[in-house]
Amino acid sequence: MELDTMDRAPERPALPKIVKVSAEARAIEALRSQIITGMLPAGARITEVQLSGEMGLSRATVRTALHELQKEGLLRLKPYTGWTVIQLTRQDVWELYTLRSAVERLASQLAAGAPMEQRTRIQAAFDNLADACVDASAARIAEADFCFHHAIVDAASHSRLSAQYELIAQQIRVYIRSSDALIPDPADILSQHAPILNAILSGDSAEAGRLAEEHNLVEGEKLGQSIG
Amino acid sequence: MELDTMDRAPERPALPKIVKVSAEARAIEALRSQIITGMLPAGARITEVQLSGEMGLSRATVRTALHELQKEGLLRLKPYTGWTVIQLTRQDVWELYTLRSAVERLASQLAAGAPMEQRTRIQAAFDNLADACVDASAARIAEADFCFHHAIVDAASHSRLSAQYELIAQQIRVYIRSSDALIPDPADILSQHAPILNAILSGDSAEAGRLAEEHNLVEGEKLGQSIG
DNA sequence: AAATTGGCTATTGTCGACAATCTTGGGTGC
DNA sequence: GCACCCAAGATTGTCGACAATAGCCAATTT
Repeated sequence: MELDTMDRAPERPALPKIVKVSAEARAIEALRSQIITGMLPAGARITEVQLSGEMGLSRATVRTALHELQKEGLLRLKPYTGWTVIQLTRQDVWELYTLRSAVERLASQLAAGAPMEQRTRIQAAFDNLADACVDASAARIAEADFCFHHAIVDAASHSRLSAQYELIAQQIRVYIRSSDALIPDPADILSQHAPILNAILSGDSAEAGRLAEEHNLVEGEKLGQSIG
Repeated sequence: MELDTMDRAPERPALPKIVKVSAEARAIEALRSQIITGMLPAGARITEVQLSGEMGLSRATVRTALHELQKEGLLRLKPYTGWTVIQLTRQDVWELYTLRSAVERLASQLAAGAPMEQRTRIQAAFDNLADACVDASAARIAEADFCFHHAIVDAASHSRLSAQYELIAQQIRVYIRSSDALIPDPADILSQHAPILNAILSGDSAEAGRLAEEHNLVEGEKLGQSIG
């Protein structure tokens, strides 16, 4: 009996899995983050040599990261000259918002048909947005706004749609950071988003899509006006 | 007089400009072409070492190309193991066609509002498709079909939409090459596409979008059934 | 017989160095 | 003063070599 007890080690929690991430992937992430948060502002020039020194990585590794972000639309390469963070024209803004409206229309349609469990998450994101609109900073409201849209896109359970939406959203964030776009009135935000939520929750796919599309086109039009 | 005549060399046509294309870009193009045409079939394994030898390029150059095509959705990377040409599941096909329907809906709406000059090109592409349906091979019909869709997308004058559409189309082509999808009856092809053309030519933006969306969803449903 | 371990090979990941190209500033000629 | 040219420096493009990792197979252990 005693031997049996002594032989059994006490239960302990499993160690967390160590997720392996290549230096390339980490460089991509770090760079993307700096671009999206505006630390690397629109129009900023970047060189592989500079980043290589800064990040303690070989230029080849940095180069891979830069090429990936170029593919995501966040950077522009001038061969043999350098890299630049994107600067968006009015045409670019129009393109981003029309494309986003198309994609988000689809996402909203799919979300309206999603299991209730997924739709509940959209409700939670809306509640979070509503809370933020009461007394939070503009930055927090903007973040909650993005989260609401992402909740819809996630509920669509469509990986390519999510990926595409993310690429569009990234570019829009770069633009917003570089523009003097006015932050919408919190009351407006809620009145714009509530109908979309309601259509999704009630399973009205066509209405959800129509409202989402319209919302994006209207917002895009407003944003486009803020280019000097 | 004679001296003047002798001094003037005869007029000759200007030499064409030499467009500088990096080895990386050429590798990307060559690889993409092999994937889309099926020479590198769905599921095929590729290694950097093999391609480097084949193409007479450094592995780093090839690697850049492979990473770009991964970003385009044509290749998958297994770290430290190898690259694979995509193989699409029914879910993938669904995703591609729903996304394509959303994008092409937008393209058709914009094309319906485009200058007549642009719309005329869509008419020309349709005529070409109609000619092909009379007596051409299945491959030529498929090509003319793609050209018709591309003419609509081009008429939208929306660079991001065109780029996105191209990425989707590429993946669909890889899938079609790997599937036993039946080639639609030529008469069906024309009856499906003519209403879209007519809506665009008559400037009916909403109808063009509706028809384009529906056409893509119906075709996507059919294609998805052909997965064994 | 099934599970584990270890070694080898093949592959990608990353490195630093050489090659190709672009930009800029200074000098020259008109 | 303006236009053109050229060289030098800065940058990306490409190379081959070393480092890290995954997969496979044979040997060993249970």
